[in-house]
Amino acid sequence: MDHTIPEIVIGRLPLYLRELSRMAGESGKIKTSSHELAQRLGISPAQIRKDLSHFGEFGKQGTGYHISYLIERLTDILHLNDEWPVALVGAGFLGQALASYRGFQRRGFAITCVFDSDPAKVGVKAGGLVVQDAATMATRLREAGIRIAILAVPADAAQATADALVAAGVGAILSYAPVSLTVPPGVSVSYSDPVVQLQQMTYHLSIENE
Amino acid sequence: MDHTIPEIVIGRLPLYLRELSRMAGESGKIKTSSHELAQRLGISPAQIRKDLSHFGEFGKQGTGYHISYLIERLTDILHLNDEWPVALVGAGFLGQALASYRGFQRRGFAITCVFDSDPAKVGVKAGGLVVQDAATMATRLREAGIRIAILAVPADAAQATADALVAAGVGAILSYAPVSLTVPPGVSVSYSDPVVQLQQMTYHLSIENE
DNA sequence: TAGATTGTTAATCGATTAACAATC
DNA sequence: TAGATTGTTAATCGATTAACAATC
Repeated sequence: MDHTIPEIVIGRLPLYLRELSRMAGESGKIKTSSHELAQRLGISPAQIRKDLSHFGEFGKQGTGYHISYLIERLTDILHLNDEWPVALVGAGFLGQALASYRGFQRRGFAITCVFDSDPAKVGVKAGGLVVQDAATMATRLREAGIRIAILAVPADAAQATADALVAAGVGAILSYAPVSLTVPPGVSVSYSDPVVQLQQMTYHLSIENE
Repeated sequence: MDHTIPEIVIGRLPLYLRELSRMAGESGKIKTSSHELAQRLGISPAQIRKDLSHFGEFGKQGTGYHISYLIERLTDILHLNDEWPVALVGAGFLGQALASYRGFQRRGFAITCVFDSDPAKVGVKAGGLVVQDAATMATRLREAGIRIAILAVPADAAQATADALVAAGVGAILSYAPVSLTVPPGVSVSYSDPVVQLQQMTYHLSIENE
């Protein structure tokens, strides 16, 4: 029921949760099936059942899954019962956009502090928070017990910032910097680089079709 | 030398390209090896050699790879020789940040038009461009021959916008909307949802350790 | 030459899918 | 009951890695 679940399976659970939450918002919708969920996500029903089977039995033969119950279980599995405080490092255009994003709260996260090393940015507002000096970061993170950080700093500053975050007790980093980071075992890193994603898609765009 | 390369391989090529470009910027650095590149990316050397072998032979036994030559070849393979014009749909906080991002140009892309359906946003500036009415989108995209779009609209508008983009000839969509999109075969979609990434990482954050 | 590193093959490892008994 | 759908097993499929001959 646990024994090192494949990471690729863990990666799909948030997608299941997201789609189930969407279903829960559709009036009169109480139950679903692996088939329906799979169809909406563009994957196979067998994969959904297999993925869930790593964690227990959440459905009923003949009737499928109770949406709100499955949401509860996924929320448990992913440790989303309480809101996670998140530190945002970097208050440039992207940092500002992330600080202003209304979508975190509803899904288990809240940016509670923003840092930048640029004196021109320290003291300005970002999504209702005052940008703090990155030099005070370690202290603040320790005080607040923050375990998750979003990295929105320039590529050249990313590794040093990641090192500082890890040293301050952060165990999960979502990085928007276009560089590969090195972190100690036990620390999770997830990347978002729009150009990498676009470049993968251009492979499929022949120069002259359409 | 071609025969449907696995998508997971295609997805790593932009990472190789990114790291190689980084190496190229390090003074005196001319050559590299699968071992060095792998180390910097945190993957195995064998995987890099295997991935590249799908496309040809780009290295030399005993000496490795010439960095600038490998960059050229990857640039060819990914169709990044010419700059791709990109449409951005949605001029909210995130859209503004993307429109202002300086990192596209250098890596093969340029946002050349921005659309929004909100009359309050039409006419304002986004990264040096004037936001245009989304109602005119299809015409503009056809005129400009745009094949790539970035979706930064609310979840509820995402599918309809994607449909409109595809109808206008777009073949690659990078979506920041937190929903799964349905597109016809031959159209590529790539997703970016920070919450999904954070939720995957919280699985590994036990509630009470550290 | 000796050392290094490629490209490739075969072996291993892991993930997905098909199928079906169980059962609601 | 008949129909539907689960959870699970076994089979298939695909990706990664180890190993090494070739060769710079």
